[in-house]
Amino acid sequence: VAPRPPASERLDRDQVLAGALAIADAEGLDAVTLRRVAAGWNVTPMALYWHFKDKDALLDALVERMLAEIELPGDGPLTGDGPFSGDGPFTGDGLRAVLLAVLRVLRAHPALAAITPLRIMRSDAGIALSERVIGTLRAAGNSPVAAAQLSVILLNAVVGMVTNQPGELAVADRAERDALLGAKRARLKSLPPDAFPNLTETADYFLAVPDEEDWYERGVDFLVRGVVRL
Amino acid sequence: VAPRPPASERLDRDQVLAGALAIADAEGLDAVTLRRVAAGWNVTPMALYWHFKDKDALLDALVERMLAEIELPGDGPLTGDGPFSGDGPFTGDGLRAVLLAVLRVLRAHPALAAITPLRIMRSDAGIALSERVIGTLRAAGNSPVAAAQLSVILLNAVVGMVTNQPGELAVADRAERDALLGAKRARLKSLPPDAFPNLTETADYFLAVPDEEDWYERGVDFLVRGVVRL
DNA sequence: ACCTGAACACCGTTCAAGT
DNA sequence: ACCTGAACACCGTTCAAGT
Repeated sequence: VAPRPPASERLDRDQVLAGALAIADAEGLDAVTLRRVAAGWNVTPMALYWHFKDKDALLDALVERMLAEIELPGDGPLTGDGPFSGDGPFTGDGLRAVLLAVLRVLRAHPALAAITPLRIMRSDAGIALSERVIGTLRAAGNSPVAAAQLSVILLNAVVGMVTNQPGELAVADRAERDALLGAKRARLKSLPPDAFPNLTETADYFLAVPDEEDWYERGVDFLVRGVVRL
Repeated sequence: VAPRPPASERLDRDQVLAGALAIADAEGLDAVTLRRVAAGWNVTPMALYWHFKDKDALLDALVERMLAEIELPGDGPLTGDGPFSGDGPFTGDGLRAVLLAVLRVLRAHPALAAITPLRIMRSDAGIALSERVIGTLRAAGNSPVAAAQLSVILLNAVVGMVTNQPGELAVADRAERDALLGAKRARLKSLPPDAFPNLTETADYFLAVPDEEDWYERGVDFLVRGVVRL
């Protein structure tokens, strides 16, 4: 997937990240090893240590790169519950738009989504995102403590919608994904309906999502509903 | 931490799990290696392969053991929104009680919490828990699809409350936990207040939680609030 | 049935050395 | 400044062999 230029050229930090991102998207996070990333540029693994302190720093940069793709709404003209609109009734439209913008890029990089929550505050893009979410929550009438906590919960929740989306299994590659799904299906299908009436009724929804857009719409609706005060 | 009996005795599957759980609780999930677990019983790493298919199966069993500790309320006398109380108004008290019961054991094993969401359906205890949560959500008037999805979101959210609890960093051990927290503090404290008014106002809440009980109460309140229909 | 020994194919990381 | 070579200390896992 990654291009292999001659080793004569110098290593470019951004290109390295782009290559690592491609590997993560295509084969999952486990495939992102220093040796593998280095091989994409015909370079030894130790070459990476000049550009990144260690593997953790590379993953931080990877998440930063992803979060930077987010196009926060209202950075242009202010609409809905903007960051500075303390006045007016809180409808949740502003928050909804922000969460949907985050989901757009998380869904494009499900493997990276899994390692984002702990890394949000380690990047400029993540900090800008948090500032925005907290602002929206403050505008909704939440105290500083409450707004801070809710921002953590909300961002964790949208990440979870991606990483826990039934049938997705963003962590593994195709082969073991099918194996894991098969085992899950076998287990759920073997449950006695009298002991597990609710789970047998909904078993299919844990194996695959009937409509992806419904999945994300309903999830965001739930989250926004919890924030809106009446 | 784990006792070291003479190698003369046979390996007991439950004891192995108890030892692994102790390691995870004390030093984090990274410390749980097959070599380390085996060393606790003066046995070679390969001995574990007779008791567990592979490391993933051991982790599954570990999560199962933890989830089995959950004491679901109303398994005795039915109170609140029990699993079979389709009648009566939904107050959310039943759901709240279940989530708090889950949080009680997750908080005791924060390192394991991180790997639970994907493994819930691989254990009897996790399946029983899901059945219960789905039932409560169905009783609240949700459709089968909605109930299934909300159960995933809710369980993921309570896990996130533990793993993302500011100042906790359940993943790492003490030494690097302090290092990571220090870096986070330095970054947040250096933010210009005019560009990040909301984040600078709440920076302290991202470094440590003022009151742990408040943290979990508020989180559960938020989740239950999203479920309750008016 | 239950465990060991030896080996394999990987990891991330350090450190001196090259250019 | 930027990268290599060689080595270290780990991983999970396989497989034949022991008792």
